[in-house]
Amino acid sequence: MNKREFKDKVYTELAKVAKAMANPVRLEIIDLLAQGPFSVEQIAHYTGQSVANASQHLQTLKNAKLVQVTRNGNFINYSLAGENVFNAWIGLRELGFAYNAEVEKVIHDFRNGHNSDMNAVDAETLAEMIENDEVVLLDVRPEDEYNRGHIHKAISTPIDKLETYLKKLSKRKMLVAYCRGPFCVYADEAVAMLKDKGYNAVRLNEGFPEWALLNGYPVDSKFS
Amino acid sequence: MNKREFKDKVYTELAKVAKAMANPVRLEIIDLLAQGPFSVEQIAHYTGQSVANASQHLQTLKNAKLVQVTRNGNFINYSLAGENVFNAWIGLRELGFAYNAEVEKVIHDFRNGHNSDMNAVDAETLAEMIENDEVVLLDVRPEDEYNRGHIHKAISTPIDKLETYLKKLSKRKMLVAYCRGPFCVYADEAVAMLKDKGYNAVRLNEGFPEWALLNGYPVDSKFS
DNA sequence: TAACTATTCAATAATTCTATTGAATAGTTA
DNA sequence: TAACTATTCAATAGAATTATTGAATAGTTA
Repeated sequence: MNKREFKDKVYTELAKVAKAMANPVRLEIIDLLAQGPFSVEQIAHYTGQSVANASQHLQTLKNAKLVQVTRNGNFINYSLAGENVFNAWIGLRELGFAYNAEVEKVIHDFRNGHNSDMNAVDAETLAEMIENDEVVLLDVRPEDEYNRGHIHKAISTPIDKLETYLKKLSKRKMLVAYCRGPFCVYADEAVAMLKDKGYNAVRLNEGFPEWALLNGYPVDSKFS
Repeated sequence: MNKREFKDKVYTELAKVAKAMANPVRLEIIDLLAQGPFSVEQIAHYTGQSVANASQHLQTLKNAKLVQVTRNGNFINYSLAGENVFNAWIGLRELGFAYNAEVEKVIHDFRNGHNSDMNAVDAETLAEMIENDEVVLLDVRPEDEYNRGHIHKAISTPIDKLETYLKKLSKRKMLVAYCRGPFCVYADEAVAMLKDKGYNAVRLNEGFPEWALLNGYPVDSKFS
């Protein structure tokens, strides 16, 4: 094997990994699987795809070793192959944020539409607020995602049942809602609704996996 | 804009960035540009592409905002758009290393062919060796890359002129060669040649940009 | 074993990507 | 201004990718 053949092989192999990430549906799947394992049907549902199409994309991700498979009864569950997959996804996401004005613009426009653009708090600030007991932290993801792991001291208030929790929340305390990540809109919806009802609410600008894996802040988890 | 439209737009924009990286030639270009700016002709030469083809790939990278352009006389120089591009590339590379056995195998096989598989040292170890003055550090990249920036205390011994430097090197000291990165083979060639002539030589398992940007170890640079 | 269920496969047409070739362009030097 | 040079553009054919549809499969439950 000469120099050129060697380089061709190495970069071709790495390009295969990049190709597996080079599709919007698959990126959304990766972002979703950062929460934990999901069945094909769940993945199809959350990403708005047909089951066959979701399955096809999952095969692509599996072949590139980005996801792994476990069986649970009738269901096949997919999850990220490891922390490096999340890291690569974050690297890509940060790159998109930094140099592609289009990405920021879309987010900005969307949040403006929800009157929540200025209502985001970063992880560091939130950590301080928790420390000082200044905040009630709301995990607005579906309950089973909360059960797998959540930010320490957060309470589960899934977005579609949030209204039933309202009476337990104080209008004097600051409420911080978080969900799956910066592109997850449950938190935006929660903030919009809470403010509408007269509560003090902001969202965390990222989500659970960033809190846990990037920042290493405390979590409550089944596994710890 | 509803939820689904918002997500589609965000993930589609990020997929564009991933698509720009999803090609072996473009990954090799990114890896090369991590050394600093190069002209189209140089890029074509180092990657073994036609000028027209290299230019086309550079347009793709430019449209995705991964590279930027400066003009210098008759030449147009391309360089990475920023540190986030390097970070994303490293994220991808580490992912390939970790889960894609094929990548490791190719590297292993190639280095075995050069009898140098076991002759690599990592950055931390090298930093200690430098500290203790146990080592002579050889930058075997082309001289102009050395001039742009190199590891502190390294001397320039470009691979194609390495033989002329031999008489100045001691057989009693350990020699460590480095080049552009883990896939750069100049360092392997240097180690093979040096050992053949009876010197003690190993390569650094990564290259200059990793040393400088990832590990933050000391460098000598035009700009610092 | 039979029925059932979640998932995968296969075929297809539309779209996108890629390397090659040779011509066109923009900027520099004389 | 004219000649020159580095780079880009345009056209093309072959290859790869994608969503859709409906059928096939493997594993589970009764």
